[in-house]
Amino acid sequence: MARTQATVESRWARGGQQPRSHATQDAFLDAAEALFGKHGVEGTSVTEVARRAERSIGSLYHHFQNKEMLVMAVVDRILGDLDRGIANAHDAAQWEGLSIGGVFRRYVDRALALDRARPGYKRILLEVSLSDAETRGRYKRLRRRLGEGLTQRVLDRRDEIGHPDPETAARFAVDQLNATLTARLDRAMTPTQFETSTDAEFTTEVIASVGAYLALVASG
Amino acid sequence: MARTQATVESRWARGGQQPRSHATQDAFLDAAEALFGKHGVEGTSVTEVARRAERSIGSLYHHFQNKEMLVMAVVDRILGDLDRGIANAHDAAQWEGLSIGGVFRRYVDRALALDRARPGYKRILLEVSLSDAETRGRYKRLRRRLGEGLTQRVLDRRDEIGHPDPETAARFAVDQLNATLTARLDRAMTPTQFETSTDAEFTTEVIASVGAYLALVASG
DNA sequence: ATTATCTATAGATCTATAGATAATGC
DNA sequence: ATTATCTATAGATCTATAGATAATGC
Repeated sequence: MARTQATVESRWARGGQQPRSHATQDAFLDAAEALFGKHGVEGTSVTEVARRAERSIGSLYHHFQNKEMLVMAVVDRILGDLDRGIANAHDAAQWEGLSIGGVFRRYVDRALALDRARPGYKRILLEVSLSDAETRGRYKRLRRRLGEGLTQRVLDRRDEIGHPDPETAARFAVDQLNATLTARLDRAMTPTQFETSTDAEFTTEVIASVGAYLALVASG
Repeated sequence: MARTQATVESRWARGGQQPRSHATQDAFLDAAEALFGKHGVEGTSVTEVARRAERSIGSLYHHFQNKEMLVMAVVDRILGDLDRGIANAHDAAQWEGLSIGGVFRRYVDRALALDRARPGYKRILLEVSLSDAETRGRYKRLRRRLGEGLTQRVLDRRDEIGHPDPETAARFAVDQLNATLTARLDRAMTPTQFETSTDAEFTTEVIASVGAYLALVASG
């Protein structure tokens, strides 16, 4: 998922007439996203954002009415990109030929890759969600869609599931997988049984674990 | 779990000679905890803390060297209380006569009650954990001990589990329960299948759900 | 005499703006 | 002529301290 070009004339950013506006707004958004992700939104001053973007503070305020608009523009770009990523993943063709294990593996790989490519995006969304109901709602719907999509792809392969109620088993497996991923990505916090060092090890373990749960159901 | 009296002469707070120091330090800690939990640590000024504590800013700085010491004193009090709560829960006698379902119910009830009694404590621990490794470590160990304790109590009743590998089943059930609880308590965020309104409804549903998973294993 | 509290404020940010200067496009 | 950028700074915080005043305990 690549960062999008700033939508000039958006709800948050001033509409720019000259092409260099694009570059400048992107520079501000990139700088802001990096700093917000590392030190939090409240922990980052607009002066620091301008310095990192190698632009002046005056220029920042030319493009964004105030700090809040800058924050919302950053959030909007992240959510938009996630949105497109999920819509893209919904295309069933992408998952063809994969077993349930393969589906999980690709899902986990992508989640980890996203986290590496965009460090701190979760922190930003969580912090802003605390005070902004709209962001909270959008982020929530997005996560729900993600979970439902994965469940659907598992159920597309329900013959691999031995359980009398494959719907329930699939939902549990997906919930469990997401919870474990969240725990891993929330880094700092939740202690789980999956605190191994490398991503590769983690992926192997979590797939094996969820796989065992499903196999366990299949052979139960 | 009641709030502890401030440990006068602690690592964070100045040692008080007069009894009124106790009351004042507690007033500051109570005010700080309430405000930090509601608006975040960075989102709360020491002036606001003093105002809420109905004390002067000068008095605050008489007791705490700087804002960071106040923050750490708040964190320390929360972690200490949680620590005692968990140590207390480890006493097996408290859980005697309960089935696995009963154990889960009491566990969930307590977790929900704690969250109501001390709103915002998680937010404080999470925010401070982001920048302070010691807090992060202490909070993590605490959560691990909590999970292991619950797993142990489930395994004390392993004859209720039909699964060939009760250890695995118990760990999965506990992880699942904790993940669901976290989702519920993190409020804002994670969408799950358990987004019902009242605590009573939630408790019933989550117990039924984990119960079904275990029964499912037992009857599988 | 010592400890605790208060008022007032210094000094360091941080957000936001004013106004001058530079670049762009008709 | 319009748009974008920069420098400089006003004005609003916010943390922390100085120094005066009040309460406490030997």
